[in-house]
Amino acid sequence: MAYSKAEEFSEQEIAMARFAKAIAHPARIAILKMLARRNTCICNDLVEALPLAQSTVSQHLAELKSAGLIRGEIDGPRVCYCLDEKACREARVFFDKLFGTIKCC
Amino acid sequence: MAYSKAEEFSEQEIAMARFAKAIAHPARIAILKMLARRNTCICNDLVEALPLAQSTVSQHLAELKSAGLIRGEIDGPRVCYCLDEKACREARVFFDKLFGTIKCC
DNA sequence: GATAATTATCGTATATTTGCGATATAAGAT
DNA sequence: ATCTTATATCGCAAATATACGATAATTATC
Repeated sequence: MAYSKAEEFSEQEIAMARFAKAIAHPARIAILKMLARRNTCICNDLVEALPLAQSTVSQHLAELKSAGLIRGEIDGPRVCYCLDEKACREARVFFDKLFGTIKCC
Repeated sequence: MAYSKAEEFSEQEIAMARFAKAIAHPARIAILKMLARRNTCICNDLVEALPLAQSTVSQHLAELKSAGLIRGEIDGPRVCYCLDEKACREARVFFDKLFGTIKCC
């Protein structure tokens, strides 16, 4: 968030911006969609499904993880990712609240 | 979206990432919240309410506008901003769909 | 017509994001 | 022990984002 003054805003605004930033890229949305579709976790499948290098996908996964939206569990030589139910619900509530009461001039 | 490969993703993913990016900053969330609270539009009030320079607020407003989430109407020497109902509803549907069906492993 | 108020834009500095290849790390298979 | 596979991390280059002050542009007001 380049040179940002995030400290000056409310906790809620900062938390919400963090979630939004995490999903502010088509690749990360594609990842979340794939994880939502299958309840069983995947891993290398994501790399094959996305038009990006392995290292880039790994970076996107790390960002989603650091935002708390997904979790990764080591399973032998691979890693299984899945949505973090609690965080996703929290994000949904945030967005609902923001866009829920719309009144235009 | 720095050096991005956005073209390779679906229209829906790109559109959703655009909305997410627009709200991926505490200041822009604060702006949307203020606009949602009052159905009458505001303008210079935003500058006074935010801990940012006038030019910076103007930039944030331009970003929200280019994402389609708000509209600005010139009213004499000032500009009144308000939420774009249609776009906000669309954004809400996107987020609901993404986080609606959560199944964890 | 000059002045004040409001907003947008320009220029610039700094930080972050995105992407990739190369390399490290870890675990299973031969 | 070596090789293969899967994943993460490092280092780099290029593009964006954030913020500000200075300045333009617009409109009321005097």
